[in-house]
Amino acid sequence: MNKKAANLSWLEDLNPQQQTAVTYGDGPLLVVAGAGTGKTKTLAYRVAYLIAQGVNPGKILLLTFTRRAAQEMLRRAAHIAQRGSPATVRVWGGTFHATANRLLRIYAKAAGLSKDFTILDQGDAEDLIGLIRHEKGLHNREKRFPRKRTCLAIYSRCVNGSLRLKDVLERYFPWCAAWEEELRPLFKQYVSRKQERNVLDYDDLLLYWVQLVSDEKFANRLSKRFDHILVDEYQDTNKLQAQILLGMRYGNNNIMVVGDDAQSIYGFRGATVRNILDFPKEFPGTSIVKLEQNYRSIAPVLETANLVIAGAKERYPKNLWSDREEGERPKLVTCKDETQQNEYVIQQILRHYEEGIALHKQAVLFRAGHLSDSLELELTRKNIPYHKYGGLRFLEASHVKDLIAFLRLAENPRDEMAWLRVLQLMDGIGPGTASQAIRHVVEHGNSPESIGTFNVRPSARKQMAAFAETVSDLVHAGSSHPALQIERIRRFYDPLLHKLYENPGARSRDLVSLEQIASGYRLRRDFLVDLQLDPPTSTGDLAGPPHREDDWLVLSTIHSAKGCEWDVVYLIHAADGFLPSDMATGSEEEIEEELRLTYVALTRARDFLYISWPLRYYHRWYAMSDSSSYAQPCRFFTDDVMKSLDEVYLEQDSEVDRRSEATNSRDIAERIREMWEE
DNA sequence: GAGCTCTGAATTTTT
DNA sequence: TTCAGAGCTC
Repeated sequence: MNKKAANLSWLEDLNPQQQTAVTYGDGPLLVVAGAGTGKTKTLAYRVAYLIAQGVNPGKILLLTFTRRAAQEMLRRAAHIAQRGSPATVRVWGGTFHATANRLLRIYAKAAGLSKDFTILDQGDAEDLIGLIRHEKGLHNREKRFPRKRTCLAIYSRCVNGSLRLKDVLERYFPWCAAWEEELRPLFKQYVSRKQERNVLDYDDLLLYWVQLVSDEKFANRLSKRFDHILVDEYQDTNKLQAQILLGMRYGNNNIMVVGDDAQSIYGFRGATVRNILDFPKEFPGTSIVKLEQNYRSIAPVLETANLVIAGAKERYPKNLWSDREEGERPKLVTCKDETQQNEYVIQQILRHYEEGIALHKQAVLFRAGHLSDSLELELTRKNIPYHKYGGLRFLEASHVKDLIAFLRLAENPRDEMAWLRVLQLMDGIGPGTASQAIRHVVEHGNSPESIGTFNVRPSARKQMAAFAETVSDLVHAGSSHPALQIERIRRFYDPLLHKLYENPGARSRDLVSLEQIASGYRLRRDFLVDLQLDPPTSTGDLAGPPHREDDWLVLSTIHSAKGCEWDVVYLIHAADGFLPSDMATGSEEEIEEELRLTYVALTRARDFLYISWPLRYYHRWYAMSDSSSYAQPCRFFTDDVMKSLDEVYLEQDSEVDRRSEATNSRDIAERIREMWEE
């Protein structure tokens, strides 16, 4: 490669290590990048550099953890070298799953799939496995058979970890080990059922991809399709994904993976730190570059984070440092209870806001989605706008799933789960009749319109006719705008919605949002795929057309905060049992992962870090009215860590604080709007 | 076979 | 509290 210095002056923006990574020649490269060391920047520059060197952008594959991350990097890459901007559009960027989807539709035939396959999300996959579990009579044994969720989790572990059922049971689900003989045929049938029905679950997307590249001829062909492969967040990939990469690099070993073993937090999904630790072995001739200068956090924050991660066992030794010496030490705030924690956090948010830090530069982080419930109530009450990332998903709401199911059966008439769901919405149709109806459709060559000739009991006839008409319209509208199709579905579905659910108003509004999202798509298939593989990630994605005056506070699970940074970070509920979560302290490995999770949370902060925990928890459910218990501090804050923190004890709440806070927060939304008035 | 009522159990992170 | 599933009635 010849370096045309004149065109590459932007390389000077990088430190020497980053430069080495960006301008690296051919062959495998592992970049071990600590938190905040400019990982995104490095990847973006690498893309720009490759394009500047004449690499065909359409032959670059950038695999990231979310679509958002890919878009962000490509946007930056486009900015770096102006002439690169139109070209980056052609770069293949996205998640493993989304890329699998694209490739599998192109090579459907070779993969033994039909191009119009639909995708089962986790809920559908669980339901399908539950259905088969039921059909096999596994549900009424004297000893309880694992629930459908557990069944799918076991299955998924086997697939993602490339592990044998026996080992998975012994290692991760010992209480289900007695059921091995029943589970195996259950899984076998689950697999053939999906194939019959032309549907893929999340794991299948990876599995079929692996199968594709395990064929020498195909591995060769796919290797040629991409000149360079770049992988972000490599510490959170699983065995299957590592196998995919090996296959994709069959005849070309230009691959760059970037990751931080200290930030591996997706073990529950089969991700393994081994991928990053073993990368040099898997790809002989690997060079390793370490990025150790943290540009994000002030030194005191980094010190605390370093002390926390020092408790981890196996890792690439790294020495993160920052030259941002100034700044406050992180605070560990002990609150009386959750209410006081909310008050404290809101008070600080408003104070920083008054001092000029916009709301969207501040984030509240927590371990589990529901841990922000009471804070959300307070924020709403005080008119402080926020967007929440992670936690309960829009798509998991039953009315949204209902509506999507209509689109899915129109797209893929063999999609059994979609039919089952939609048919049972109608009065007088339960699991039995629904199954018969599906059989009827199968017998008529899977023609969706044949549902019109299915005979139902008199009481259900009228609705069934209206349903058949809807399906027929959808089939004929195949290539029309998906938003129009949703409108058609809603004509049939809205009355049902009002009958079926408690709060039809709010649910109906969700469907309007869905229609709005759909209006950004031309093809039904693309809309469906994006919805399932890159779903809206925050409550803000659904708020309809964006308002330019919006500034909002960020609430996020720690998992969803990965890769992000904020000026001020509040880590709430840092009490043992919540962080680490009680659900994840069964094994040494799990606890290690919780430790890394804590590390991820702390390293999101640029300038200010507040860690808080309530002393007293009132048990909101299952217990008597005034039952409460005392919390223990998070076990990862050892004595050493404590020395790096400023401790604050809030014994009792003061009226004064409350009042001043009330004034502060008065219509903050209004003031934010005013900022845009001329 | 649909759909209601009662009981008992669980409760994280996400593609 | 909420949800899934079992069992009962129409």
